[in-house]
Amino acid sequence: MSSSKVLRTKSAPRESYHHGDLKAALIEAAINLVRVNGPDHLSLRAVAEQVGVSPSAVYHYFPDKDSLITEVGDLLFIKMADMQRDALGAIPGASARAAKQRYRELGRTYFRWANSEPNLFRLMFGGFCKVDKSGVHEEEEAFIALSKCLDDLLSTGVITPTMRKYGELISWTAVQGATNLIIEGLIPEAAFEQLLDGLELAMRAGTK
Amino acid sequence: MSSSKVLRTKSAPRESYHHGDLKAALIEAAINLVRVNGPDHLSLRAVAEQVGVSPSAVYHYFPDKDSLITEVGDLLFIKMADMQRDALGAIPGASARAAKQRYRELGRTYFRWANSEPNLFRLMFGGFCKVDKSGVHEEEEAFIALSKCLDDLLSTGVITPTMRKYGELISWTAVQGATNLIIEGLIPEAAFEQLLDGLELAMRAGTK
DNA sequence: CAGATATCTGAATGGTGTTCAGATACTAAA
DNA sequence: TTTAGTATCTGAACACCATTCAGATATCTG
Repeated sequence: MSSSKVLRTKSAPRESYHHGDLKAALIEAAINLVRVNGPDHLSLRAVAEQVGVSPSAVYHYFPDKDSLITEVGDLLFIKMADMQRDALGAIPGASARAAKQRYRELGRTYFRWANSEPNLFRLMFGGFCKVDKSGVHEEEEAFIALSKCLDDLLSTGVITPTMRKYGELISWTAVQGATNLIIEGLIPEAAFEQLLDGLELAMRAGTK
Repeated sequence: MSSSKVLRTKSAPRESYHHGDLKAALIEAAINLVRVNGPDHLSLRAVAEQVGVSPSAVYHYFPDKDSLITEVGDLLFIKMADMQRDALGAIPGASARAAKQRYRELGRTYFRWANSEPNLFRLMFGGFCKVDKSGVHEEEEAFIALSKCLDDLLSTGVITPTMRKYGELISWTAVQGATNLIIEGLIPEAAFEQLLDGLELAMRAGTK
């Protein structure tokens, strides 16, 4: 795919004057550079050079650097939702066992990806990309998946109606926080599985 | 205290050639600038200008910009620990009611500060400052405070021994995640109190 | 084929982190 | 008190950065 030395590697000069799909290419190049160098330290010029285009060409598709970063974030949110959908699809069945597995795998998918690409996670949740609050978010799809997961856990008797109400909030925030803290080296990586154990227990609180 | 237009305001020229405590002054100026402009967008030259010193003077105290940011982060972690200690100290008593109040106030203190200074929170947990993993951290003090809080909740029968084991992990990660998500505008601010309710219920799971 | 338009370039502006030789002020020894 | 030494800070320089804009180039439209 891409060279291992992503930092400052000129691509082969393109054959035609017009690029074809420069915008998408710029976003992809930006993702690669952020992955290596972090969301701060992203250089517009480096992105342009990676694609083989002059720095000013970028401004034909993005008003400024922040806009490029924001669009990168949008794409990453979509990618994440796709991954979670795939993860859920791989575990069919209506049993309590399957529901539990889906719940844990949902969190694991989130964490594993973030932990393997910490700089992309930082871009998404570090205040770099302004999230648009209007209209339907791709992020809500992941939320719906989690809700469905919790519904299954409730109907199979794994969790209580009492805790069902807090299911999305506790699960999402805890997984988000654990991922953040592990990535920044504040708690050990093994804490994540422990957290899933704790969450599963926690969801049994209250009247059955 | 400080001018409202922190962005690029030259300080009064100092009387003596030597500053006195330049290092501390630089860190404080950096905090102010990060607060306003965000951890990315921090300019070394702006920090120096704020203090009234030439850009190169900074390199007498910090090898590079990242080192300055890291020391800023260290200071912020200490400040946060101080705030939490104060918050706990303000609620004495061994009753279940007091213990519950302490638990909630611990989370609230964390969140309120972060929510009032989102850019400082981003600096601390956004991968800007490299946390030193050797030796005793100031961050552990907050952890110990949380542990003590949970011990009180256990001894007053508010939470179960089952959940006590996961108390620090679930509480910390959930509060961290909620703070992060609220600051980035992904969930509403009101979700935090709701989360505290949920956590309190969750901690009652298992055998008494 | 010609004009219009979308796309990209080159150069310039002002800002940035970082380095380093040297100027300045304080400190300690004579 | 004078002088040598040292810590501290400055100024100029370098390479890189985001951003702007006039203009060159290729593609599309009539």
